[in-house]
Amino acid sequence: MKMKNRTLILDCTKKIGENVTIYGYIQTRRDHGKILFLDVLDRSGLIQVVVSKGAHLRGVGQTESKSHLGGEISPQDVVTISGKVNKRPPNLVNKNIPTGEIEIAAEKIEVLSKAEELPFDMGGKDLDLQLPTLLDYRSLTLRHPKVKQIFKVQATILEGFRKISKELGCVEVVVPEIAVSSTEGGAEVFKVDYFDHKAFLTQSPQLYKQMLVPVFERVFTIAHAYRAEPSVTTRHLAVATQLDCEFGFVDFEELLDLLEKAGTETLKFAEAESKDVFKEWNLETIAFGSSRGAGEAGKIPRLTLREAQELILKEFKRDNTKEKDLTPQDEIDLCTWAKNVHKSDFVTITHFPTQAKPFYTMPDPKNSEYSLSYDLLFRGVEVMSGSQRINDYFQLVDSIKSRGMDPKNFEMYLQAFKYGMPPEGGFSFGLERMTMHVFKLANIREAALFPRDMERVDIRLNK
RNA sequence: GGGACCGUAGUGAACCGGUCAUCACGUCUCCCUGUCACGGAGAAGAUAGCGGGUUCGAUUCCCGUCGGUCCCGCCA
Repeated sequence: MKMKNRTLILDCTKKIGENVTIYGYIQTRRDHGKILFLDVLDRSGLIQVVVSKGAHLRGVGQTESKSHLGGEISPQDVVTISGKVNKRPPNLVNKNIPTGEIEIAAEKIEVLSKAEELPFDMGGKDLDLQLPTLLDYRSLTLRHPKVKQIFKVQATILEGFRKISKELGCVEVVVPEIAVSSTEGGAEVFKVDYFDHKAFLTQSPQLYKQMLVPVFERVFTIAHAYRAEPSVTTRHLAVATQLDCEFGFVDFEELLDLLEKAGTETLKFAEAESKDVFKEWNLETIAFGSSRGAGEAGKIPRLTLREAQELILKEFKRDNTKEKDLTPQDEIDLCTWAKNVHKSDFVTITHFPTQAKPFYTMPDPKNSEYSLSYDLLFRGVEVMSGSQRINDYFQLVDSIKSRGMDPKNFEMYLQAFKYGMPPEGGFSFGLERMTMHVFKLANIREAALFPRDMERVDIRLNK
C-alpha cells in the first residue's frame, strides 16, 4: 500500500471538489439506514464522511461487500477512505469543528486494522472512567481526544522550558540515571543490580548538572527522577519528569529572578500554544501576577517560610509557625492569598531551614539556621524547588559529613568542586505537577502517560 | 506508616432488611437520506468483590479478607 497520496484531514478544507484519500481512526458512526455518517480522526483533525449505502462503492475485496457499506465499521477501526470533498449545504454546517463546512462522500472504504469491541464508550466528549479503569486501559484511553490534549499541552510545557532555558544561555545536557553507592539523602532510592555491584536510580539529575556548571556555566536537562518513597498521594509518582536548570556565577537574588522567569515563560508559552485546548477544557487562564508599576513585568509574591507561616496564622488562623515546612493546606492557602492579593497563581517561598534541605544547599550567611533555598508554588502545590548551592569544596565536605554521609561516596561530584566551582545555583520543575495544575486534575497519575506508583507499573502489581 | 470512605451488568452511576436489583452509555436485532455525543422500537448482559455472622429473610446491618479512592505523615 502506498500512502504517498494521503491527504491530511484538515487539508481537505483546501480541496473542495477534489478526490482525496484519508487515513485515520473511526471516532463515531451514525447510521441512518440508507445513509451513514462516520467521524474519522487523524493527527490533524476530524472530518465527517458520508456513506450513501445505495450507491455503488468500488474498491478491493468485493467479497467483503458488507464492510464497503460501512456495516462492519466500528469505533477505533483504522481505515483509509477515498472520496470527493464536498461543500456542505449551509443548513448542515457544523460550526463546532474546523472541517464543519465540508464532508467527504465515500467512494471506497478499506479497514486497515479492525478494533475489538471497546471496553467502554470512547465516542463521548468526555471519558467518564474511574482512575483504575483509565490506567488499566492506558494505551486505549490515551487516544481519547480530551486525554490526548493533556499530553499535547505537556509537550508545549517541555518546548517552552527548552526555549526559555536556551534564551537564558543554558546548554542542554543528558545525564546518567544510574549511580553507585551514594545518595543525596531525603527520598528512598530504587536499588538496581549493576554487574554484581550495588547501584541505584538517581533521585534527580542534581549532582550531574552541578558537575557540568564549570563546563558550560549554564545547563539544563530534562530527566527522570526515581523516588522509592512508600507514599500514596494524589501528587507523587515513583518516576517523575524533572525540568532542571543550573547556573554558574549567580547570587540568590538573580536565581529568584531566573526561576520565576523560567516558570512563567514556560507556562506562558504553553498557554499561547494551547489556546484550543484551554477552550475545549474550559481551563482558567494562568495568572502571572499583577504589575507593580508602569513598564514593569508581572510580579510573583516572594515570602520567606517564616513570613508565609505568619501570613497563614494571620489570614487563616492556623499556627504552623514552628514547622520546618509548609503543610499541603498551607500551600493551598498561600496560593489563594496570592491569587486574591497579587493576581498570581504563583508564590515563591524562600529560606527553608538548612537542616530540612539537602547537603548541597547554601546556608544563609546572615543566619545559617535557614538556607538560600526556594520553592515555587503553583495553584496550591510545590511545582519547583531549588537553591543557591555550596560551591566551596571544604564547606561542602563538612556539610556531607554533618549529615552522617561519607565524602568518599561523592568522589566524582567533589572533584568538580575541588578544581574550582563558581558561585552557582539552580532549580527543578516537576513536569507532571505543572501539567496537573494547568488542567486542575484531581490526581497526578492523569498527568503522566504511563504513571508508576507503588501499586502499578503499567498493570497492577501483585502483592 | 496512621486514619476515613468505597466495591452493584463491559463502562459510569442509583436504590433497597422482603416477589422479577433500577437508570444511562456501550453491545446485538430491526426501522430511518442529513445526522454530527443522531433518533425510534426491541433484546441480551449482574450468583451485588470474596468468606463468615446477625436475621424468618442480607445486595442492604456486623466482622474478616482482598481490591480501590481520599486525607495525614514521609517526600518533590
